[in-house]
Amino acid sequence: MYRIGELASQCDIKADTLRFYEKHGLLAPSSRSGSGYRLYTKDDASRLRFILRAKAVGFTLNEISELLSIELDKANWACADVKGMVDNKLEQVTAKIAELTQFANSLQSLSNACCGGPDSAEHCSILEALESEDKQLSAKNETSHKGHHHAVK
Amino acid sequence: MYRIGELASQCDIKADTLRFYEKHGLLAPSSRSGSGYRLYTKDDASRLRFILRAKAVGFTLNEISELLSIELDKANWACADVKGMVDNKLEQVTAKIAELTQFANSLQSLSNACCGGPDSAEHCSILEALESEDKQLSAKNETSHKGHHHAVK
DNA sequence: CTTGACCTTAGATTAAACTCCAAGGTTTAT
DNA sequence: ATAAACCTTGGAGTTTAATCTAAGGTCAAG
Repeated sequence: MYRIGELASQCDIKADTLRFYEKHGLLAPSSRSGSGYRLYTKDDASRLRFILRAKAVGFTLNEISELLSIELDKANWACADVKGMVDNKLEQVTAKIAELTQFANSLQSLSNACCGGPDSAEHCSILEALESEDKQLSAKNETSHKGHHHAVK
Repeated sequence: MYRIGELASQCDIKADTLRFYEKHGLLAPSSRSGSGYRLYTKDDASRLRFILRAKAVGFTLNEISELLSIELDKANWACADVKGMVDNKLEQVTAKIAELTQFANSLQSLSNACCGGPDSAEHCSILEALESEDKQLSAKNETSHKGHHHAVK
């Protein structure tokens, strides 16, 4: 059993943040001490680490509680529903990985374009590296237009 | 040359957002029309797409302008500095990809743990899937503790 | 038996990133 | 030449995710 401050410092967040997460239904301590102190179990800590990982990776707290509600509520869901929601999130994550990889490529060509020596960077064609990377992308996107299409009036 | 609304709808954002980015030094139009309308070039659009990709991937606008300032200012930097900053960002991106991959693994084991049938999800051991994934992680983190260590007083 | 580090609550404040509004100027199409 | 659909500015309002404040209760050590 951890008290709020212990769990917080363990996970490098503030106690306030844990109270905030509790208020917003993301993580409640499994129990309270006689005097009302929050007591968190190892499972609670586990759940918190899941939340923090999800957050680090760009999910909003709302998206995270959606994900977690699946688990809280699982008796009231059909297996197929649960699998559907999870697979849906998984798709988002996969898309995010693809975007990140693309981004890493941009940065890599930026780095490669730069000699790394002591001279002025004026002649490092960084912008060109970015642009060429971007051109590859838009060329790809012209043929297969992903995402929700918006009206162009 | 695009006007603000054109560029905005092209990139699925609001004109307001472009004005906001301009105010915060991320992207200014290359020119203005006689009557003061913002006029964006293809390079501006390129830069915008870079910003949006960076944002999608979890960088803050501050981090993004740091990255972009490298390019704006390149005559005043040594090649080595530029390469250093870019490689630093590249490390962050790589770390983010690792986290995302871990997260995708969590979700995948969640999905695998679920039969996907029409019955109640009560017996899908989703929490257990998350926990076991998390235990693997914390086991790994105990030996090699990455990140800034905080005082535990 | 008090000091200091913890904890409780409710509510105010902050920061980032938009998002909207009002009042007016510009373009284009009919 | 006038309506619709753009654009301009400055400034106010919103949302998300904390973070801080005030006023007080708890607990282990000396």
